Amino acid sequence: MERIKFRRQEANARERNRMHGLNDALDNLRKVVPCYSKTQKLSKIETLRLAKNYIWALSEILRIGKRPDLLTFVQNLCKGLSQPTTNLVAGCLQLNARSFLMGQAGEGAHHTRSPYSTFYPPYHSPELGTPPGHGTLDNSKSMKPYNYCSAYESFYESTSPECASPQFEGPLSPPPINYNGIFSLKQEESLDYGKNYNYGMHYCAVPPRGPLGQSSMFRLPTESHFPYDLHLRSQSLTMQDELNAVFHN
DNA sequence: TAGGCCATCTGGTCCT
DNA sequence: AGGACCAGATGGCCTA
Repeated sequence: MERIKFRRQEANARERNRMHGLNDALDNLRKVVPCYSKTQKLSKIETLRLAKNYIWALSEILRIGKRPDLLTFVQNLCKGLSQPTTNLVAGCLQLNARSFLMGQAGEGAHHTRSPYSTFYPPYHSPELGTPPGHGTLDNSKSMKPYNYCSAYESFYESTSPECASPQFEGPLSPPPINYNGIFSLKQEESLDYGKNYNYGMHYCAVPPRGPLGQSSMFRLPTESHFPYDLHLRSQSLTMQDELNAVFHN
């Protein structure tokens, strides 16, 4: 009996170590998928789903050879994910949107492209350069070996986890897109996850804060005396026009 | 309070 | 025989 008990304890210890190893591997995976956060960890199942979607989305970019629009990319990332995880992904993008705007404003730059175009991997990263043909790849000339770090940096405006992990430390934020009070991403039905999650996502409008007014998708801190109201408003409207085509079709 | 997530224990199965 | 792997059971913690 003593021997059986001892062997059971040994087996339990090995099983614990094995599960710890599995969890360590999952933690490493969390660091290389979008929206890594030490404070708001993705669950195991959501980590795997997001990783699968992320791999698939990046593979599609490589296969097609041109960047998708942001909504398509986000939709692909969020397929089958729970609403909280989708909110987290959206929250990450919101932070990037804000930093993007601040950066643009700081430079006083004018640009014609949509503000959210900076989120796309990897074709306009400084390392890879912008390919000719407005985002389409000329494989014979400019296609470089896919650089994971560059793609990650381009998309998240930070270094990749292999270099230094981007972090989204804040609490769950509302999604970046508040459109007429409701933001809805239509998700495809999935046999894998269909039983577990409600795919429809309905985000409540966030009371307007800061200088951007009711229709703005970008929320800035109220204490921010942001001097580029008109410029941002036009950017915001440009994006709204693009969103209009999607959500009001 | 219900449901989701997690860690741990446990017994079964497979492999070396 | 012993270790790795797996899945079910259980209880704790947290949140809506």
